[in-house]
Parts: sequence; C-alpha cells; structure tokens
Amino acid sequence: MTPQPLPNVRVAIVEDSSRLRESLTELLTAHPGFEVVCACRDAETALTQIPKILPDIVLMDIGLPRMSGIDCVRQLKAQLPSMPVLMLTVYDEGPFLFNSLKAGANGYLLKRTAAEKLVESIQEARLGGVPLTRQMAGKVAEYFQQIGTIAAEVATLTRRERETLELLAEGFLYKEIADKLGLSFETVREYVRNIYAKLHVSSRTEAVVKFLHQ
Amino acid sequence: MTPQPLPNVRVAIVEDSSRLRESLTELLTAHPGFEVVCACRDAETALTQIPKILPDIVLMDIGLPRMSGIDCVRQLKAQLPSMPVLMLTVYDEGPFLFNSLKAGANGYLLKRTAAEKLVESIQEARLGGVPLTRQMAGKVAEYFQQIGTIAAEVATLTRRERETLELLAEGFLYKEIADKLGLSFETVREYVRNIYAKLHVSSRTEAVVKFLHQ
DNA sequence: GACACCATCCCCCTGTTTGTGGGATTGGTT
DNA sequence: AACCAATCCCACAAACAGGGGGATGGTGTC
Repeated sequence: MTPQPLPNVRVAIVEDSSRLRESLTELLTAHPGFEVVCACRDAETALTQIPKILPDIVLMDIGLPRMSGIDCVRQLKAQLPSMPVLMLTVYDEGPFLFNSLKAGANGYLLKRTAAEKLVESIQEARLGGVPLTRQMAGKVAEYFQQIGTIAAEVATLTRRERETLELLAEGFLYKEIADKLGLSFETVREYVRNIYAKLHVSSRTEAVVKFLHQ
Repeated sequence: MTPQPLPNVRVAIVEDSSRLRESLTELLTAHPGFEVVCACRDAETALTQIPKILPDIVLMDIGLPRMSGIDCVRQLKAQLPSMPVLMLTVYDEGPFLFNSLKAGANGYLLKRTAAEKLVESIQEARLGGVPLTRQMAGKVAEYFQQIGTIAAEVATLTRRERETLELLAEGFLYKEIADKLGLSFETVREYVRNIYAKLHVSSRTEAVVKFLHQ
C-alpha cells in the first residue's frame, strides 16, 4: 500500500482556542502522511518556535490574543519567505483576506471547511498553489471587477485627457505636463477641468485616486 | 448508473482556431453530462449567438481576430451578468489575467490545462467558484504581496502623520482634515511637511500615489 | 449644404489651496 | 540634558480651481 515510504508532511498550527487546536491536531494526525510538529496558542510563541522547528507548512488563525495572525504571517515571512502559510479562520470579510494575501499568506480557508478539503488545500499550497475557498475566490474576483467599473469612467476621457491624467498621477506640475505634451499651460488646465467634470471630482488628488484605483 | 437523468451542461466555445474548436468540442461531447451548443470563431458571432442560445457556460479564447476575447467578455457580461465565462487561453502573463477578471471573467485557464481539470473547472465555475490555474492563482497572490512590501515605507510615519496621509489620500482639504482630526489647520500642514520628508516627495499627489501603491 | 456637436487648442481674471521658510510650547523618553 | 512627537502660529510665493471667453477642424444629421 505504501510502495515509497514518503516522509510525513510536518504541519505547524497556530490557534488560540485549545479545543480547535486539539481537534485539528487529531484530524491531521489521523490522516496518513501528516504529522503535527508544533501547536502554538499565540503569535509570539509561533515566531520563536517555527523558525526552529521548520515545519513544511503553517496553519494560522487570525484572531489571536495580542498580535494578529496576519501580523504574525508578515513577520514569519520576513524570516522564512518560502514557508507556506495557510490562513484558517472564521473571518469571511474581504479586508481580512486581502490583508492576509498582502502579508504573504499562501491560501485562505474558512474554519468550516471540510476536513477533506483542508488536506487537499495543504497539498495544493505545498505545490505552489493558492487554495482559496469558493467564497474567498469570489471576493478576489469582485475586487478586480470593481476596479473594472472605475475603468469604465476613465474610458470616457479623450486621448489627450487621458495622457494628461497619467502625467497628473505621476505628480508633474501643469507646466511640466504642458512641456511634455507640447501644449500650452492653459490647454493643460482646460483638460484638467474636463477630467474633473467627467470623473466627478474637484481636485487633482481625487482625480489621481480614481485613476489609480482603476 | 444514472439514477437521475441530469440535463447536460450546455457549453459555448469561442475560439478562432478551427482545429482547437473541434478538439474541444469532441472532448466535451465525449464527456458524459456535457454538450456543446455553440462554437463561434470570433467575438462578433459570439455576441449575437450566445444571448440567443443562452448556454450554461462560455469558454472564451483571448486571441480572437478583430475584437479580443476580453472585450467580448465585457460586452457579454453587460447583457448577461450572470453568465459564467471561463477564459481558456495561451497567455500566461499577469495583465491578461487581471484584465480578464476586470472584464468579469469567472475563471482563467491555460490551454495546456488537462482535459480532466477543464471539466472540473467548468463545474466549479457553475457553482460560483473562480477556477484559476495554479500559476495564475500565484500571480494574483504576488499582486497582493507586492502591494504589501511597499507598505514598509509608510510604516516610518507616526500615528498622526498616518491618519493625515489617509485623509489626504481621500482628497480632503487641509481644513477638512483639521476638523476631522480635531487639530488646527497649521498642525495638519506641519504633518504634511513631515510626511513629504519621510516619503521623499514634495507634493500632495506624489505622497498619495506612494500611499496608494501600498 | 447648413447645423450641431465635440476634440483640440489657446487666453484672462479671481480666489483658494498648497508648499516652504521661519518660529514656539508641552510632555514623554533616554 | 538632549531629544522628539505633538501641538500651534506667521508670512510669502507658487500651484491649483472655477468663471468667463474664443478658434479650428472633423463627424455626423437633417
């Protein structure tokens, strides 16, 4: 049944609820091919233990007592950039997901994920994948679509207006933009006025914010 | 073997290479539970056929002759927002992926994806998921991480300076920021000065650009 | 062909906002 | 004692925003 004696996947768990920590440990220990080599109750312990133990993958909760799991990932990744970290949490709001990804997490699962799926996701993360639950993948898609709709507003700008906006967003003065585009100062001001009208803003910063959000 | 006679999944294919179009059709037709109800060679045909035929899912190539598959998705989604569309393409560059997602695509697969995986992904997209190949999911993660690293620069700001910068980035006037933070106009200007020094910029726009790139 | 429309280009005037140079005081850390 | 975050003030110049105005050329429509 086991032709090659594959080494176990060495898993670290960071989770403050001792109940959940134990049930996760049991679940993985029961599964052939997995081994829990570290189970920490807080971020501080994790940051000292994990670099010593060097597990194959880390399962990280977000709602930890002092330092959040997201900050913990950030620090861990600073030391061990290639250590796969899977967030395993109850938070299904977008900001938690996005901040986890920004901090370097390699996947984001909700705690109600089935045991079966968890095991699959661990394997996927180890292979370089980014396992997300369906809902979370949907949020990532939404994020990009929202950006897309702002892009539609920017699309109403004429060619010259768009060029002007791009240079505005790089911080150039009107005078510098005029030089770069070979226009007069006044013409640039005219375009800026049109840009404001089309994007429904009334300052350079607001226009640039919209543009960059696209 | 088939206790309930489930209706077939009705698939539309938009692909300019007739070779690929046929091999995809064969592949899906051979698979029980799938049926190809529409196979278009270009975006224009797809835009007239698909709203009539109303398939359960669309497989879309990007490299189409006149109108790109991405623009085709955008238009299709404008009429049929809930129609699942899977991009199936040879382009593995980030911009194609991101633009597809912005246009409303529900997944992004590379053409070298195994037949098995394709069938799975169609099912996943129909269930509201966003199937991405591992490499593409990795690009999405990279995108968020890149954003995260720039954040370190902003970390040198003090609490008040950061609060000020956040409001600057929302386009508020100094006076409005002063009101919101319960400070005097002059104090806000003082913070702005410090922000410029720490971020090595010399205008509001440049500061906001740096902040938003984080 | 006349007319409207729009993108492109340019100018003036007025007021507000921002950028930069100097100050100052308080309270907390080292 | 030295330092620094946090708070406030003044003055001047540069940049920006909003209100006018007008000219050209191309694309349409009626």
